[in-house]
Amino acid sequence: MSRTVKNLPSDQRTDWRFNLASTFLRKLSMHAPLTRPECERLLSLPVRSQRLAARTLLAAEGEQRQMACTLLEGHAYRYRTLADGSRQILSFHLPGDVVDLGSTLLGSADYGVATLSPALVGYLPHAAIIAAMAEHPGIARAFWRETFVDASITREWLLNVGRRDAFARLAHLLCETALRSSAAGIGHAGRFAFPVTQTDLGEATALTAVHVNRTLQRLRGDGLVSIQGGRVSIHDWDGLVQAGGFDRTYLHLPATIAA
Amino acid sequence: MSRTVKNLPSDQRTDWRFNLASTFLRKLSMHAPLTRPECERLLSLPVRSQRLAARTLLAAEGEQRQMACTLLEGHAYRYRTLADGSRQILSFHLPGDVVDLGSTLLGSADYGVATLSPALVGYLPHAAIIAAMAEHPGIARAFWRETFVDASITREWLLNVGRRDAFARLAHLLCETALRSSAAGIGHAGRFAFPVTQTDLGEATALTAVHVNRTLQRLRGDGLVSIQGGRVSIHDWDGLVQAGGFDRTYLHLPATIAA
DNA sequence: CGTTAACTTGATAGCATTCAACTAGCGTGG
DNA sequence: CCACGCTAGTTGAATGCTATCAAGTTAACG
Repeated sequence: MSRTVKNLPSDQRTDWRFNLASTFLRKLSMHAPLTRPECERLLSLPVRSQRLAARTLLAAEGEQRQMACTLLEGHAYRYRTLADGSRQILSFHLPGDVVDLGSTLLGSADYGVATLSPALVGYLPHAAIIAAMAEHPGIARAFWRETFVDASITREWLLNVGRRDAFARLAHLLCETALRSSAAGIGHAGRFAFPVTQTDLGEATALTAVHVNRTLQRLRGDGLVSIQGGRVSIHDWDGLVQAGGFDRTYLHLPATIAA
Repeated sequence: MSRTVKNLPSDQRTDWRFNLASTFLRKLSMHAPLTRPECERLLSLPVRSQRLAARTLLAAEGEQRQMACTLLEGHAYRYRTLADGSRQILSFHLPGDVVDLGSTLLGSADYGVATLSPALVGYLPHAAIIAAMAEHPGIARAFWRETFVDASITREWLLNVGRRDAFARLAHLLCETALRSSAAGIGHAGRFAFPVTQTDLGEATALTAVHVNRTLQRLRGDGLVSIQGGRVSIHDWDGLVQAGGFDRTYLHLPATIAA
């Protein structure tokens, strides 16, 4: 894939476009490799990029959009807010993820998206995505597949919140994030960035920040994981997997990806 | 659409193929109408149909499949089971739904699917779906859109289980099912079939059957809804919507669909 | 009319919430 | 340079929503 980038006209080999290849393209081609023309077609999309500060709103709940947004650097999350002010975080996002692909066909995302850390994002016009998919079946399949994996992760979260207790719930979330970080090419050997507060973890797992705090202490006390300064350190991967009842199948990652 | 069916060669106008048009095609073309050739292409898919009894396994968790399965009659649900035996129902399905579309690209569904009632299902070979999508961009978009809506509903369930109490959770589920039943062309005017036990409702909402029972009594006592013999009667739609904090946006239904 | 699944009801228990206060870290500005 | 203020994290006590346990009732069905 890096070869593809090197072969691009030099005026396109800008920083963020290289980034587009190493995140967005990397992820789309992870399962079924894209052909050379498909890669080039994707890299020539009229993408505009933007740097955003941490804790910045990327898309408001229900907002109409003309472009989908892909993360090139940094972390983000999707959320929904209830009338009483309570929030549910629906997913966390890493570089390579298209955070609101659904807006391409639905017009708007029915959730909000915000950054966790300073981030670099790329905007992909809906029309350009649809055109690229119509021209290249491989591109269409790659996007569709991403959509399925995204849905699969959401179902796992539903299972997590519905059926696991606080301890298993947090362990599971950390297992998932470890593997996905590894697949995204960030983090290594049981240590990765995850710039969330305990309040965020609570909003993601449907627990209060207070209870997250106590449970995190127990996870650390049991020698499984610790979180400090927005970084997760996994001390006992097998133990964490067992504590969370974690089975990576639902992530649909290549077998070569390890924590 | 019914016109399309009438124009088919008479040897194809079998019972279940007519059914395919009035459920599957109806749903796929609900948002953006499919062209005549697209409809005919879909109706000429090599579909095989099968009648199943209530409470029959349609696909086991993780099972490899060569075909996707669409509901033509009856109700079904997706679920996941945990090691300790507890189950989470991930979604309920009505006629027209493709219950395991994701298996088309992922090879297997990471959840199980079973019928709630006697059902008629149609099997769509993965290869045929992919071929039809490659030939007709409109078909590709219709399937992709279905995938987004399905994911949107799952996110709403995550929000439901994560943030709403038992009362609101059940109210919300019933609102959703009422609208979707109406969109599927079954049920009318606040009365529709929903052949679930209270145990099922508990597995869907992450509550125990006992608590579902008490909460259902309260919903009936408040004059909002009642369930009897696998049928839901809505007595106060506005009240139910308010109780569930229900906002239909996430279902992405045409405005013409009403409860 | 016997058997089983679904539903109902009451009492008790527990995981997580809520409320409240306190500590630590960090950037800002006087 | 340190006070100030704000956010994140921590700890303790009390409350509560829902689970669990147990038993009884109704409904469905052969």
